[in-house]
Amino acid sequence: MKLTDQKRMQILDAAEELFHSSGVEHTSMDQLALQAKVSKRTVYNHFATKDALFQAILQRMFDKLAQGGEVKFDAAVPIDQQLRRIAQDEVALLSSAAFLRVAKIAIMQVMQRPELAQLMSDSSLGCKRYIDKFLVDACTAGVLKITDIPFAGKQFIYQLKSFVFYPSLFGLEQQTPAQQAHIINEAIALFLARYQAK
Amino acid sequence: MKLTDQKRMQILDAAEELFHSSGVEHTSMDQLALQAKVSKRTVYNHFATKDALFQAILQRMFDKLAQGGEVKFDAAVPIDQQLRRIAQDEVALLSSAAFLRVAKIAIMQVMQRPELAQLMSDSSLGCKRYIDKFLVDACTAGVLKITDIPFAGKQFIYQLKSFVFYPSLFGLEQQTPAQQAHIINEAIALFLARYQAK
DNA sequence: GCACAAGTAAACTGGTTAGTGCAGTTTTTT
DNA sequence: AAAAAACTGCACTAACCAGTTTACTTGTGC
Repeated sequence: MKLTDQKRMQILDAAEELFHSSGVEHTSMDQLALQAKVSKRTVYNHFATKDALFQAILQRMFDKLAQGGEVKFDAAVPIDQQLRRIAQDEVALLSSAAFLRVAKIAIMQVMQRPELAQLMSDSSLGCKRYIDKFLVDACTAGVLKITDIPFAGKQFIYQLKSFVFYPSLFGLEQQTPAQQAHIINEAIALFLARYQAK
Repeated sequence: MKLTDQKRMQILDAAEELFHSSGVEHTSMDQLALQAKVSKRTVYNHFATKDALFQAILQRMFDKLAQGGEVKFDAAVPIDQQLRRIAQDEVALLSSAAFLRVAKIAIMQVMQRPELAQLMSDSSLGCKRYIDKFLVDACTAGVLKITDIPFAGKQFIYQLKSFVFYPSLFGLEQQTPAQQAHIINEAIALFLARYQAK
């Protein structure tokens, strides 16, 4: 690998680490250069400003997370099993270190500079990408009975987010895999109690 | 009112305003004194350090919010009506400007300095104070059937928080009263579908 | 009305930080 | 091997900011 790409990666890695642990504001470019084992001047040769570096970090982290499988509705499989697949994928994402990092950095910035807010709502990660389609298909097949599908989808996702994502984000607690399984089971039970076609 | 109390209030009001709109870090003590129409020295006569001022702000805001009625279970009233009362109170709190302010300021600080995390989990506001007791009573009366009561209480509150609180916190959208009513109705429908005793 | 508590403006201290300029070294390309 | 591109270390600027000092004025209680 070329030296210059190597250095660029060192800078991005260091920035990801420091922005996450200390916050963007509290990370000085001198610290950053030190951690990246690169001269400060080199940092500025790659990124014109601190803000440009910040943008590049967000972009790189989003790209890392953008991949991820889609669960397609299959009438031959019990609905609770399919929902469990979706929920398990989502919980794995929401509790992954990579996702928590980008979320923390992004949310801190958004709260400080509200003009960046749509940055967050625009970005579609995880099951948010396909859950509406899944629910439509399940309704069409007569397995579920939902009047407001986007709303019901949010209800399902928000269950997972509330129990798994926000507590981790605010540094309150992490869940054990057993707790995660319980959260998933209860979210599905709640959802099916309301929306399963009888 | 004595001049000194007047000045103190001006300082706290200015700090609340600026800490909210610009963040604690981005608010300088010079700006703050200007906005409060008070000399900078006077700020320091009332509050030894910026951090002391920040603590005082949080305390004042919490005190403002601490009051709020408790809904007690009443076997003579339909359960959905009672849950609606609880949800309405909670949504009113979660979407109030006062609550959003203190939450935003507190959360920004917590995310920057994770050692303050228990500050948030300790503080019990809104229906979190009494919902467990309410659910226990409802189960005892045979109206609801819940195995894990604290978990179920969280499921209910989290519905409201997810739809009302977080979107406002991140500056994404505000709900109209009609939308709020819809959110409340659906949260209750979801909850009762799962937990109402048959 | 006097004494003291509180407020004021402005300059200052000491520290931090984003970003630049430069002279010299190493790596890559041709 | 020579030219170009990238990296390095270090000193520098210009700005910002928490908190202090000083010399002075205004409000309050007795």
